Amino acid sequence: MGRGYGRGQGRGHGWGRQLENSGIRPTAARELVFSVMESTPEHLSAEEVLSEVRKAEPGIGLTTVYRSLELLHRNGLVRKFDFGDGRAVFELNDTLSGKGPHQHLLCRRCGRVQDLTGCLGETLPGSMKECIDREHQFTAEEAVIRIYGLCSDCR
Amino acid sequence: MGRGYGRGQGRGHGWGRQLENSGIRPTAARELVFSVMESTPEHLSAEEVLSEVRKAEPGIGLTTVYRSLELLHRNGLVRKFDFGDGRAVFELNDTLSGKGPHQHLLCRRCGRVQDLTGCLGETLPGSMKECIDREHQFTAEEAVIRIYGLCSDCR
DNA sequence: CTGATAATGAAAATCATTTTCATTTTGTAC
DNA sequence: GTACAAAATGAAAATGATTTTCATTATCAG
Repeated sequence: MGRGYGRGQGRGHGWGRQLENSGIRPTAARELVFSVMESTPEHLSAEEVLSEVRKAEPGIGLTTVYRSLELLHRNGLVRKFDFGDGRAVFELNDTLSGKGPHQHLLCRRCGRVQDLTGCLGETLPGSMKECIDREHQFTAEEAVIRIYGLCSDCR
Repeated sequence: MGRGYGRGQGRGHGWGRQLENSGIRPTAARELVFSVMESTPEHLSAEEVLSEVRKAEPGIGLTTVYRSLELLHRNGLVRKFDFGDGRAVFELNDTLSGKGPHQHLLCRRCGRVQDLTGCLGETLPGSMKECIDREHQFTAEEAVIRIYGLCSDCR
């Protein structure tokens, strides 16, 4: 590995447990990345995660951040989005964050991204799954929705 | 410009008109790109558009295809998507294609992309716009929806 | 037809993400 | 603990889609 950095920020946060339960080998770097995701309410790009992570441990490399985020994503701990600016952003999954299912509202004028809860926020109501199944013989599992328009400041 | 290629494929298709009406200066290259989009039922990547366009006019460059697609997109003639494989794909807008509003179903196993009409296919019903406005003070204009799951062949 | 302006193509530049590979950790067996 | 095989890490190089640069060519008004 890199240089070796201590575990768990002092208090025994139990991140290792969280990762282990997801079938991820809990290394120091992964725990750091996960703890950053856990303590960030919004979405972050890989570069942003890197700079957060480096506040605790300067030795970490961008490659490892990418690999950790990808791993967390594949195991369902973080969501991964593309808001159209050519880079991926990540955020803690809705269950872990306690925010509940949500989608995103993107302002076409100022670029602000806000969470959409309620309305279309619920991911794919059962009635819709049935409709999609009936009309297209497709088993719908997850919906990713982006709604473009004007935010309260820009309209 | 490039080398100069004849107009309109023989019959006077009226592409120039279509582009002009959209405020786009109708050049030969743009008409070719637009005609390819018009005659393609599915979505195409820039490279795919290029190779289609080059069947009629080998001299066209990739840069011009990118610029034309971007222009058509900014003027609402084509939609632009990212299906998560790191490249953009384009398709004629729903009004011009006559397909009516639609979204996409993506199979997580084989990668197939199919159109979703009906159900969530309608882009943002009025009731939803109102809800989003009421709860978030956001003027919703367009929804982009991708639904992941298993297609009929893969489940 | 002529000139001013916009469009084009080729090549170089960007930029986010991935791959390669030598080195360091991890978890486990002793 | 100590030693080891397997997995993880970091730096640097590679990739690949998209953009930019710039000299050349087409377009359109007059």
